[in-house]
Amino acid sequence: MTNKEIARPLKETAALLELTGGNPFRARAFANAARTIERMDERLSEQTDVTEIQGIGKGLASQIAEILERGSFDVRDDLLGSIPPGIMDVLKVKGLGAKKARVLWKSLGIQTLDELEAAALAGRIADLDGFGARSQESILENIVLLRSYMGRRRLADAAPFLPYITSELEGYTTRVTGDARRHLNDVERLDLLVETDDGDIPGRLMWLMDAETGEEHGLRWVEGTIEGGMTVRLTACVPSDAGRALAITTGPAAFAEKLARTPPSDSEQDAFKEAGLTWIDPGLRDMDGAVDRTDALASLHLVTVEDLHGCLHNHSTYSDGAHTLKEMADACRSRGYSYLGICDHSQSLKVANGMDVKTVKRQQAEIKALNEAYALDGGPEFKIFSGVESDILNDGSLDYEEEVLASFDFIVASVHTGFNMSEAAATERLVTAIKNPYTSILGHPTGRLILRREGYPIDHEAVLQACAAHGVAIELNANPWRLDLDWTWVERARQLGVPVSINPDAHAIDQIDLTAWGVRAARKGGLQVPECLNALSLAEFTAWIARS
DNA sequence: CCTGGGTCCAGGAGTTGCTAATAAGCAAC
Repeated sequence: MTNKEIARPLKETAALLELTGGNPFRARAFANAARTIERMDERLSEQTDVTEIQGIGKGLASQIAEILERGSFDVRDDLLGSIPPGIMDVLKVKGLGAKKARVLWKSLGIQTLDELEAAALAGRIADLDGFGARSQESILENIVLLRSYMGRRRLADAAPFLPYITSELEGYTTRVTGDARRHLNDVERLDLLVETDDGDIPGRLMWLMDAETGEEHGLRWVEGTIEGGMTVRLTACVPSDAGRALAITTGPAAFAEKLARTPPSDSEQDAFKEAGLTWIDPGLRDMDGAVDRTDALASLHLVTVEDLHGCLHNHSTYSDGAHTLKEMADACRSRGYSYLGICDHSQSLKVANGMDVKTVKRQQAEIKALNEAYALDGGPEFKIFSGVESDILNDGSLDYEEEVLASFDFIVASVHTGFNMSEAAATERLVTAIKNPYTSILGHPTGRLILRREGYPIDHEAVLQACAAHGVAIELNANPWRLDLDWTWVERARQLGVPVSINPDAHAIDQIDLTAWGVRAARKGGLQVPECLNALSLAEFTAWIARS
């Protein structure tokens, strides 16, 4: 069980206590403990003496033990049982926290998302204390968004179900197909192709809950849910047609329709040939007009994790990271990278312990000392670059005086505040930051969180044009919650010659490996090795940041 | 619920700014 999974029920309990009008300090204690556990570098287990952690005493210790044992604890279960279940959905509406949800519940009896919507539509919310016409309107807007997220999962949250599904299908040859094989950002269900003797669905495959069957392109499927609420579709095929069936079920529709008209084949490559297409990487099949240009797409030399030499945009204990600078650097080096860009938060972002100028100097001194040690220790070539994730302030300026900005090797500029700007204002803000001569990389360009937050609206074309004009790279933030720049804009970045930097934005050692999600997204947009900033060698990257 | 001194109970809250309200809740990593 990860620390995050332990923290979740604690966090939820804090909200439940607020919602039910419990002692606010008690709620705060749960929230504090959750945050502390989330931020710890050491993973909690039954053996950990959690009472040694500041903010966790006897009570929380026994509750954490309960979570480790069964994923929940009595206090949480009792609280959950004491409220109408739909209120947890109301809490997910952006702009509504426990306090406001409680007011809605107690004064208007709102217990579900539907009731909330009805009350807002009837104009009954605007009159409540603490609410107004604007918040009533924003509730309606955010319900629409929330509904569009429901039933979907970020790919990284869906993928962990795969080992369980394949273990249930032991004895069958199975392959992941569908949206997950094409590496979409988020999926509604997981698709697997299962080879069976006769192409029919044997009874063994009917273990899915609420199973329904059907047929598509002549292939029979069974669809249902598994524990955890994940929707799964198993499509059956005979082994001699497995290649064609894989191509059809992988999709998208334009490919499926063409491939469905080809004769059976056990090879996906051959099936493509029969359809008059050249085989391409599944991720590429969503690109604009992909089905009409498979020849060109097949010739792309897509970037892989192994092509990356640098790991840029990472955090350490100098701001809100869990591991020290040296721990992060050693972890990067042991993964075979030859350079690390450390980019802790800048001074304005207090919530992430952003670095004041003194801290910056201290970090730069440590970087210098570590680099000297790395140069002498006889190990593989390795260098730490002194960077910063500078906040882009409201007016588009960076977060330090010029002399401090000049002291960094490179700068990732990102927006973390004021997400409610108009598209014109947000674009202008980014373009101003891009024009700043100290900006090297534009970080997570829209600020979106997949299935959670839309981010600020931007004119991608104008932003990419500005990057091209000012020699600024654009980040493809590899965190599976972000994947921002979205893959749909990678091709335009390539056309304009804007380097794409695949950055894990790691706040702990194991998050360095999130890079793989970014690489999948980059490949989906056709990114090739020379077009990827951190595929540059150490010498090339050194030259890149030194360019005028 | 935790901490800390009063060893049972008082007093407590990662910070700051925005939003949309007219005081306080929410969101940013």
